[in-house]
Amino acid sequence: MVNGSTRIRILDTALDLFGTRGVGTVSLDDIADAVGIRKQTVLYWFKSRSGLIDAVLDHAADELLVVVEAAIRSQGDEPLDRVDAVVCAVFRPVVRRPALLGLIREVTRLDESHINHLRGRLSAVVDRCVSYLRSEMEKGRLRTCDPMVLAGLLYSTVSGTGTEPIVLETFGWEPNAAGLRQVRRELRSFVRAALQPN
Amino acid sequence: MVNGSTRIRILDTALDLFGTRGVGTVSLDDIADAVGIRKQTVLYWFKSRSGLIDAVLDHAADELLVVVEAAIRSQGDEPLDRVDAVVCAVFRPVVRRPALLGLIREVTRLDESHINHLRGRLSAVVDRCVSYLRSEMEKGRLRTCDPMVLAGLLYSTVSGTGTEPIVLETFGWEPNAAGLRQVRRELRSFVRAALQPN
DNA sequence: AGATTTGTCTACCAAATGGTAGAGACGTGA
DNA sequence: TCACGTCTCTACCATTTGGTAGACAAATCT
Repeated sequence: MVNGSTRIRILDTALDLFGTRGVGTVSLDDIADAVGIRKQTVLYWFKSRSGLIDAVLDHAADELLVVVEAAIRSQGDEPLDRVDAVVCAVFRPVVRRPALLGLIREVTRLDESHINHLRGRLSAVVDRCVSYLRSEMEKGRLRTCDPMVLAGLLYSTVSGTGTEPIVLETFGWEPNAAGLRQVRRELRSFVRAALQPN
Repeated sequence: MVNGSTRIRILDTALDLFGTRGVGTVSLDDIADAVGIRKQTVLYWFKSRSGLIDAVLDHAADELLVVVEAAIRSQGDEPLDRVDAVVCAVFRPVVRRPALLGLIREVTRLDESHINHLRGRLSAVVDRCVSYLRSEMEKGRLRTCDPMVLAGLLYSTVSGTGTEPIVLETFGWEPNAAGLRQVRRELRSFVRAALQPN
């Protein structure tokens, strides 16, 4: 592969389309049109639609992992601050690249093979998060509960908030920069309150 | 409409398929096959795919509204208990009819016309929830924050938890009856902690 | 009984889908 | 110069899609 730029443009475009419109409703033609090439060029770089999906999931996982890893390693001993940093980190793509979390959330709609593919890429961070939560609970610095389920709840809250602006609009919210900042602020104090040791 | 049973069987089946696999990836043939009829019979009862989608959204909204309205009217003056009742109510379909919340969540993937259709059906309850949260905050019986965004956060947490068992599995959770009870328990105390007045 | 309405079907159709085969343009190394 | 690998394209193809037209049977009405 000498010229990788086409490949990457396809990945980026597919990520955006898959993430915003749903994997199942985006055709190879849609992607090719958006990139400005023919469908056959897409099939040259990725041997099938299914292969493209896996590649896009990898692409998304890469992008997400970088952000999260950095936040996990952020300084500060207090667990509430640390969780806060991760929440902010995961929330950032909501503004900069809304499709990213949207794609991760698509996982429920994919078939087993793609699910496992993505799981393999994310399981390490996930395990790390869960055991971190557990250890802080044991030290009494977080509200005690099941750390596994808590991690899931946190994920649902953050990703749901980020991927469903349309729902927020139904609640009367205004979709602009100020609105997003407000949501992030509320999200952070919501999570903080939910984690406060009792 | 003399014979309504076919119509209703189509609606029920379509709700399940749309909710679990995503609206965009389910064809009229899929639905017809699942019901045990031909696609043309589906098109006899619903004049187009788009019409069927709206009807299914109505069907889902009906089912959800009944549950939520009942919970809202539940006795008990303490707002934390009241919110708790609604959370439980919304969580019930997660067990009994997983597709229901899955379909509501699909709203982000639909086009404007269907979104507005569903919004029209749900806006009344939504408004009621928001103003209830606001009034209880003013009385100092809930943590003070933006009630609109809070309602959105609660929705995201509950619906995300309910619709993404696959994600929970990634976190190490076991998908069985005991697991679901545990998730509900954690979800309730999570929400309770997040709402506690400070 | 005869006419009409109701409900499901078979037979199509045009468009879109994922995918194959292979032509041709382009640069690179021998 | 010539062979070769790289990259994008045109030309197809079989299947599936949402949708139309109308046949046919059963129930209902007059």
